[in-house]
Amino acid sequence: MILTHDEPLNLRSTLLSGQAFRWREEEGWFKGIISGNVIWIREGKRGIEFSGGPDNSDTLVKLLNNYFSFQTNIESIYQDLSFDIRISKAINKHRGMRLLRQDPWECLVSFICSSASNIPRITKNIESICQAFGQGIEINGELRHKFPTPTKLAQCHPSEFRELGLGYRAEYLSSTARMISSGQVNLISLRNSSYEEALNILTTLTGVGDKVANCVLLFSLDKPEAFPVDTWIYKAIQKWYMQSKPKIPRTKLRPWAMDYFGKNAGWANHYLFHDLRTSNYKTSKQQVH
DNA sequence: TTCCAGGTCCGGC
DNA sequence: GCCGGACCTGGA
Repeated sequence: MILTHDEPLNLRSTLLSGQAFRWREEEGWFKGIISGNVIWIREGKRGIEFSGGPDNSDTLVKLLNNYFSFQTNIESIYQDLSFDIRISKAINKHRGMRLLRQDPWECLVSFICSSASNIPRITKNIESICQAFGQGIEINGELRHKFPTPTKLAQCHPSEFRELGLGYRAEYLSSTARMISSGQVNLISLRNSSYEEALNILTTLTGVGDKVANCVLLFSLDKPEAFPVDTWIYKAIQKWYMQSKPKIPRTKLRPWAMDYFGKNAGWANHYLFHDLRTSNYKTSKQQVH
Protein backbone atom coordinates (compact mmCIF):
# COMPACT_ATOMS: atom_id res chain seq x y z
CA MET A 1 0.00 0.00 0.00
CA ILE A 2 1.04 3.60 -0.55
CA LEU A 3 0.43 6.50 1.79
CA THR A 4 0.81 9.72 -0.15
CA HIS A 5 1.84 12.93 1.58
CA ASP A 6 3.49 16.15 0.56
CA GLU A 7 5.60 16.71 3.65
CA PRO A 8 9.39 16.26 3.72
CA LEU A 9 10.29 12.92 5.27
CA ASN A 10 13.59 11.23 6.04
CA LEU A 11 12.53 7.89 7.46
CA ARG A 12 15.93 6.77 8.72
CA SER A 13 16.62 9.97 10.66
CA THR A 14 13.08 10.06 11.94
CA LEU A 15 12.92 6.49 13.20
CA LEU A 16 16.51 5.93 14.31
CA SER A 17 17.45 9.24 15.91
CA GLY A 18 16.64 8.20 19.45
CA GLN A 19 13.06 9.42 19.87
CA ALA A 20 11.54 5.93 19.40
CA PHE A 21 13.17 2.61 20.16
CA ARG A 22 11.22 -0.16 18.45
CA TRP A 23 12.31 0.32 14.83
CA ARG A 24 14.78 -1.87 12.98
CA GLU A 25 16.13 -1.45 9.50
CA GLU A 26 16.17 -4.74 7.57
CA GLU A 27 16.44 -5.38 3.85
CA GLY A 28 15.51 -1.83 2.95
CA TRP A 29 12.45 -1.78 5.19
CA PHE A 30 11.89 -0.23 8.59
CA LYS A 31 10.05 -2.65 10.80
CA GLY A 32 8.31 -1.57 13.97
CA ILE A 33 5.13 -1.48 16.02
CA ILE A 34 2.51 1.26 16.16
CA SER A 35 -0.54 0.88 18.39
CA GLY A 36 -0.39 -2.89 18.44
CA ASN A 37 0.23 -3.22 14.70
CA VAL A 38 3.31 -4.68 13.06
CA ILE A 39 4.36 -2.13 10.47
CA TRP A 40 6.78 -2.36 7.57
CA ILE A 41 7.57 0.91 5.81
CA ARG A 42 9.96 2.37 3.29
CA GLU A 43 10.19 5.51 1.24
CA GLY A 44 8.56 5.14 -2.16
CA LYS A 45 8.49 7.51 -5.13
CA ARG A 46 4.95 8.67 -4.45
CA GLY A 47 4.95 8.45 -0.66
CA ILE A 48 5.34 5.89 2.06
CA GLU A 49 5.13 2.27 0.98
CA PHE A 50 3.78 0.18 3.82
CA SER A 51 2.23 -3.09 4.91
CA GLY A 52 1.26 -4.59 8.23
CA GLY A 53 -1.55 -5.54 10.53
CA PRO A 54 -3.65 -6.90 12.12
CA ASP A 55 -5.73 -3.74 11.52
CA ASN A 56 -6.93 -3.02 7.97
CA SER A 57 -5.12 -0.64 5.67
CA ASP A 58 -7.54 2.24 6.20
CA THR A 59 -6.76 2.12 9.90
CA LEU A 60 -3.04 1.82 9.26
CA VAL A 61 -3.15 4.94 7.08
CA LYS A 62 -4.73 6.86 9.94
CA LEU A 63 -2.18 5.48 12.38
CA LEU A 64 0.71 6.46 10.15
CA ASN A 65 -0.64 9.95 9.43
CA ASN A 66 -0.97 10.52 13.15
CA TYR A 67 2.39 8.94 14.06
CA PHE A 68 4.33 11.05 11.56
CA SER A 69 2.22 14.17 12.19
CA PHE A 70 1.80 14.87 8.51
CA GLN A 71 -0.56 17.72 9.31
CA THR A 72 2.43 19.53 10.79
CA ASN A 73 3.95 21.90 8.24
CA ILE A 74 7.63 21.25 8.72
CA GLU A 75 8.76 23.97 6.29
CA SER A 76 7.15 26.66 8.43
CA ILE A 77 9.06 25.27 11.41
CA TYR A 78 12.30 25.41 9.43
CA GLN A 79 11.47 29.03 8.62
CA ASP A 80 10.77 29.77 12.26
CA LEU A 81 14.20 28.42 13.29
CA SER A 82 16.18 29.83 10.36
CA PHE A 83 17.49 32.73 12.45
CA ASP A 84 19.99 30.38 14.06
CA ILE A 85 22.91 29.36 11.87
CA ARG A 86 23.77 26.16 13.72
CA ILE A 87 20.23 24.87 13.63
CA SER A 88 19.94 25.85 9.96
CA LYS A 89 23.00 23.77 9.18
CA ALA A 90 21.63 20.79 11.10
CA ILE A 91 18.31 21.14 9.29
CA ASN A 92 20.04 21.17 5.92
CA LYS A 93 21.91 17.99 6.83
CA HIS A 94 18.91 16.10 8.18
CA ARG A 95 16.05 17.64 6.21
CA GLY A 96 12.88 15.62 6.58
CA MET A 97 13.56 14.33 10.08
CA ARG A 98 10.21 14.65 11.84
CA LEU A 99 9.20 14.64 15.47
CA LEU A 100 6.91 11.67 16.00
CA ARG A 101 3.57 11.69 17.82
CA GLN A 102 4.05 8.57 19.91
CA ASP A 103 1.98 6.77 22.47
CA PRO A 104 2.70 8.66 25.74
CA TRP A 105 2.93 5.53 27.89
CA GLU A 106 5.45 3.82 25.64
CA CYS A 107 7.39 7.06 25.36
CA LEU A 108 7.40 7.54 29.13
CA VAL A 109 8.69 4.03 29.81
CA SER A 110 11.33 4.38 27.11
CA PHE A 111 12.78 7.52 28.59
CA ILE A 112 12.65 6.28 32.16
CA CYS A 113 14.88 3.51 30.83
CA SER A 114 17.15 6.02 29.09
CA SER A 115 18.85 7.49 32.15
CA ALA A 116 22.64 7.15 32.07
CA SER A 117 22.26 4.68 29.22
CA ASN A 118 22.67 4.69 25.46
CA ILE A 119 20.46 4.09 22.43
CA PRO A 120 21.49 0.46 21.76
CA ARG A 121 20.96 -0.49 25.38
CA ILE A 122 17.63 1.38 25.65
CA THR A 123 16.48 -0.39 22.49
CA LYS A 124 17.44 -3.74 23.96
CA ASN A 125 15.74 -2.99 27.29
CA ILE A 126 12.49 -1.90 25.63
CA GLU A 127 12.37 -4.95 23.39
CA SER A 128 13.01 -7.19 26.40
CA ILE A 129 10.12 -5.58 28.28
CA CYS A 130 7.81 -6.11 25.32
CA GLN A 131 8.86 -9.72 24.83
CA ALA A 132 8.44 -10.51 28.50
CA PHE A 133 5.17 -8.70 29.19
CA GLY A 134 3.58 -7.64 25.90
CA GLN A 135 1.01 -9.58 23.91
CA GLY A 136 2.47 -11.37 20.90
CA ILE A 137 1.36 -10.49 17.37
CA GLU A 138 2.36 -12.48 14.31
CA ILE A 139 1.97 -10.95 10.87
CA ASN A 140 3.39 -12.52 7.70
CA GLY A 141 5.46 -14.91 9.78
CA GLU A 142 6.96 -12.03 11.77
CA LEU A 143 6.49 -12.34 15.53
CA ARG A 144 6.61 -9.12 17.51
CA HIS A 145 5.02 -7.99 20.74
CA LYS A 146 2.70 -5.15 21.67
CA PHE A 147 3.89 -2.66 24.24
CA PRO A 148 2.68 -3.90 27.65
CA THR A 149 -0.09 -1.93 29.35
CA PRO A 150 0.45 0.13 32.54
CA THR A 151 -1.66 -2.41 34.44
CA LYS A 152 0.51 -5.27 33.26
CA LEU A 153 3.73 -3.57 34.32
CA ALA A 154 2.17 -2.42 37.58
CA GLN A 155 1.71 -6.07 38.48
CA CYS A 156 5.40 -6.84 37.99
CA HIS A 157 7.95 -6.96 40.77
CA PRO A 158 10.94 -4.67 40.28
CA SER A 159 13.19 -7.71 40.35
CA GLU A 160 11.55 -8.88 37.11
CA PHE A 161 12.75 -5.67 35.46
CA ARG A 162 16.21 -6.06 36.95
CA GLU A 163 16.42 -9.50 35.40
CA LEU A 164 15.90 -7.83 32.06
CA GLY A 165 18.93 -5.61 32.67
CA LEU A 166 17.21 -2.37 33.66
CA GLY A 167 19.38 -1.87 36.73
CA TYR A 168 18.30 0.83 39.16
CA ARG A 169 15.65 1.99 36.65
CA ALA A 170 13.61 -1.07 37.66
CA GLU A 171 12.21 0.60 40.79
CA TYR A 172 11.45 3.79 38.85
CA LEU A 173 9.49 1.84 36.24
CA SER A 174 7.61 -0.22 38.78
CA SER A 175 6.57 2.80 40.80
CA THR A 176 5.55 4.87 37.78
CA ALA A 177 3.57 1.96 36.29
CA ARG A 178 1.55 1.80 39.49
CA MET A 179 0.94 5.56 39.48
CA ILE A 180 -0.31 5.43 35.88
CA SER A 181 -2.28 2.23 36.33
CA SER A 182 -4.08 3.61 39.38
CA GLY A 183 -5.21 6.66 37.45
CA GLN A 184 -3.25 9.00 39.69
CA VAL A 185 -1.84 10.52 36.50
CA ASN A 186 -3.72 10.48 33.19
CA LEU A 187 -1.10 10.75 30.46
CA ILE A 188 -3.27 11.30 27.39
CA SER A 189 -5.14 14.16 29.06
CA LEU A 190 -1.85 16.05 29.29
CA ARG A 191 -2.14 16.73 25.55
CA ASN A 192 -4.81 19.26 26.51
CA SER A 193 -2.77 20.81 29.31
CA SER A 194 -0.30 23.64 29.10
CA TYR A 195 3.39 22.84 28.90
CA GLU A 196 4.01 23.98 32.46
CA GLU A 197 1.08 22.11 33.94
CA ALA A 198 1.95 18.88 32.12
CA LEU A 199 5.59 19.21 33.17
CA ASN A 200 4.64 19.62 36.82
CA ILE A 201 2.43 16.55 36.71
CA LEU A 202 4.93 14.37 34.88
CA THR A 203 7.72 15.16 37.31
CA THR A 204 5.65 13.79 40.18
CA LEU A 205 6.28 10.35 38.65
CA THR A 206 9.19 8.32 40.01
CA GLY A 207 12.25 8.36 37.79
CA VAL A 208 10.90 11.32 35.83
CA GLY A 209 12.94 14.47 36.22
CA ASP A 210 13.08 17.54 34.01
CA LYS A 211 14.93 15.82 31.16
CA VAL A 212 12.76 12.72 30.86
CA ALA A 213 9.58 14.77 31.25
CA ASN A 214 10.61 17.06 28.42
CA CYS A 215 11.26 14.07 26.15
CA VAL A 216 7.78 12.75 26.83
CA LEU A 217 6.26 16.19 26.28
CA LEU A 218 8.13 16.61 23.00
CA PHE A 219 7.75 13.15 21.48
CA SER A 220 4.23 12.26 22.57
CA LEU A 221 2.27 15.10 24.18
CA ASP A 222 2.11 17.79 21.49
CA LYS A 223 4.52 20.21 23.17
CA PRO A 224 6.95 21.34 20.44
CA GLU A 225 8.39 23.96 22.80
CA ALA A 226 9.72 21.25 25.17
CA PHE A 227 13.50 21.19 25.40
CA PRO A 228 15.16 18.14 26.96
CA VAL A 229 18.61 18.99 28.33
CA ASP A 230 20.84 15.92 28.26
CA THR A 231 24.63 15.85 28.55
CA TRP A 232 25.11 16.38 24.80
CA ILE A 233 22.77 19.33 24.55
CA TYR A 234 24.13 20.84 27.73
CA LYS A 235 27.72 20.75 26.53
CA ALA A 236 26.84 22.03 23.06
CA ILE A 237 24.72 24.95 24.25
CA GLN A 238 27.32 25.85 26.84
CA LYS A 239 30.10 25.83 24.28
CA TRP A 240 28.36 27.46 21.35
CA TYR A 241 25.87 29.87 22.85
CA MET A 242 27.36 31.12 26.09
CA GLN A 243 31.12 31.07 25.74
CA SER A 244 31.90 34.29 27.51
CA LYS A 245 29.31 33.92 30.22
CA PRO A 246 29.78 32.19 33.57
CA LYS A 247 28.72 28.54 33.75
CA ILE A 248 24.95 28.32 33.75
CA PRO A 249 23.31 25.71 36.00
CA ARG A 250 21.39 22.96 34.19
CA THR A 251 18.15 24.12 35.77
CA LYS A 252 18.49 27.48 34.07
CA LEU A 253 19.62 26.24 30.68
CA ARG A 254 16.24 24.90 29.59
CA PRO A 255 14.34 28.14 30.23
CA TRP A 256 17.06 30.01 28.40
CA ALA A 257 16.85 27.71 25.37
CA MET A 258 13.05 27.77 25.28
CA ASP A 259 13.15 31.54 25.24
CA TYR A 260 15.91 31.72 22.64
CA PHE A 261 14.52 29.13 20.20
CA GLY A 262 10.84 29.88 20.86
CA LYS A 263 7.71 27.84 20.25
CA ASN A 264 9.55 25.18 18.23
CA ALA A 265 12.52 24.84 20.57
CA GLY A 266 12.04 21.08 20.67
CA TRP A 267 12.63 20.80 16.94
CA ALA A 268 15.85 22.75 17.30
CA ASN A 269 16.76 20.45 20.17
CA HIS A 270 16.28 17.24 18.22
CA TYR A 271 18.08 18.45 15.11
CA LEU A 272 20.96 19.58 17.30
CA PHE A 273 20.98 16.30 19.23
CA HIS A 274 20.89 14.15 16.11
CA ASP A 275 23.56 16.22 14.44
CA LEU A 276 25.85 15.89 17.47
CA ARG A 277 25.37 12.14 17.51
CA THR A 278 25.97 11.61 13.81
CA SER A 279 28.70 14.13 13.04
CA ASN A 280 32.40 13.59 13.48
CA TYR A 281 32.36 15.92 16.42
CA LYS A 282 33.94 14.21 19.42
CA THR A 283 34.62 15.38 22.91
CA SER A 284 38.23 16.05 23.83
CA LYS A 285 38.28 12.89 25.94
CA GLN A 286 37.09 10.70 23.09
CA GLN A 287 39.75 12.16 20.82
CA VAL A 288 42.52 10.89 23.06
CA HIS A 289 42.46 7.52 21.56
C1' DT B 1 40.74 -2.55 35.64
C1' DT B 2 38.53 1.73 35.28
C1' DC B 3 35.53 4.91 33.19
C1' DC B 4 31.36 6.55 31.45
C1' DA B 5 26.75 6.62 29.42
C1' DG B 6 19.62 10.64 26.54
C1' DG B 7 19.43 11.09 34.74
C1' DT B 8 17.09 10.98 39.11
C1' DC B 9 17.10 11.16 43.92
C1' DC B 10 18.72 12.45 48.34
C1' DG B 11 21.37 14.73 51.68
C1' DG B 12 24.46 18.71 52.98
C1' DC B 13 25.85 23.70 52.43
C1' DG C 1 18.69 26.72 45.09
C1' DC C 2 23.10 24.49 44.08
C1' DC C 3 26.56 20.68 44.26
C1' DG C 4 28.25 15.76 45.06
C1' DG C 5 27.67 11.05 45.41
C1' DA C 6 25.10 6.78 44.88
C1' DC C 7 22.73 3.88 41.89
C1' DC C 8 22.69 -1.08 37.75
C1' DT C 9 24.90 -2.67 33.73
C1' DG C 10 27.57 -3.27 29.62
C1' DG C 11 30.89 -1.74 26.25
C1' DA C 12 35.41 0.39 25.30
